[in-house]
Amino acid sequence: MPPSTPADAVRASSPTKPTAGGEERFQRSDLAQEVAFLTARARGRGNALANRLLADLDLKVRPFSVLAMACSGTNPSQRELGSFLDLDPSQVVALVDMLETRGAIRREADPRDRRSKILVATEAGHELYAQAVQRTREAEEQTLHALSPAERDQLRELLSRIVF
Amino acid sequence: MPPSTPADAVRASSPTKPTAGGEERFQRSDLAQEVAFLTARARGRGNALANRLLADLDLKVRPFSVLAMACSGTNPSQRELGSFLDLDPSQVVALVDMLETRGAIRREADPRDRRSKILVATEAGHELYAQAVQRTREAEEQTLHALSPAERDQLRELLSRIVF
DNA sequence: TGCTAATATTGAGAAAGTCAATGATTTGTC
DNA sequence: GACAAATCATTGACTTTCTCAATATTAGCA
Repeated sequence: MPPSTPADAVRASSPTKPTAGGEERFQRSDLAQEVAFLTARARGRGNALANRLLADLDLKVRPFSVLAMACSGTNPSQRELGSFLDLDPSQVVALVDMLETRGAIRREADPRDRRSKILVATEAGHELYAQAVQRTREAEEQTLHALSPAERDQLRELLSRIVF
Repeated sequence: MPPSTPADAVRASSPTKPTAGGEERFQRSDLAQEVAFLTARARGRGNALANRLLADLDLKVRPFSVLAMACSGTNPSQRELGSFLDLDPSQVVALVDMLETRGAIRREADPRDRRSKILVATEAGHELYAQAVQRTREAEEQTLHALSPAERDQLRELLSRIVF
């Protein structure tokens, strides 16, 4: 995927020529110190990159996440998946429908509760996931290129503690 | 604001009663180790919380961010603001229109380029921002309550390095 | 048994993101 | 200095995503 805006294109194409002053000017603003701002930016750019790399598999990160859960061996119900991924139940059915139509996952009966349906990956789903994981690993590699391995672990650990 | 989904309500209301098994079951999944997943979750929940706390000012985090930039003293043009906040130019005009109608910011002529317009906060805008910052500080406090001050700085620093 | 709550699903409507076209203006080149 | 190409803000169309309420089925409970 090409840079999303002309402005991005400018900045991406010539790091040596700060875009009419560059954005370093804003890095000291109060906003730029807020963790909320930093996480928003990180997720926005990480998402865009991952979507680009997943495009040749006809996947985006949202369906990829659902597939990953179905491949995890944890047998989540749709509602468990929904709360884990912060998705509305109606979004879950849309995503599951798509992946099921594609033959990547299956809805199975929950033996403990006939209202709920459990998600499992098919053979093809596991293969698709294997392909997709390579892409997302590459995306993470690029996203975190400025950090050492130890720092990456540290970041993971800190983020885990604030979201769980 | 009440919890956004019935599932959230369940989890939020009784941390002692893990929702039919709880989500700890999924915390060891591959997905939960991905920084992309963690940042998405962090930004999603942080955003929701901040929006809740800003609601009484009739603000959301997006317009708040624009206001913050206008109050920063850096006099950004609309396009600079757009690339800093990862917003499409058309989204910028909508946000700026709204805040200008509200009397919080003004578009001023750019002496160096008559095509571009510079954003500055009005008196009322600065007052609104002062109110809003209290809310977002509180949101950050709640979001990061599990981290020590040193760890919060560390998180900020690591995130800064991956997004700038 | 009957009452309340939870699950998946549908569908409507609002919000957010994407993209192309345009007028005014600037920049680069001859 | 003139001309072509690029940039900025803006508009409008369009798609995707989010949010909510309503519903049928099933569980759990008194």
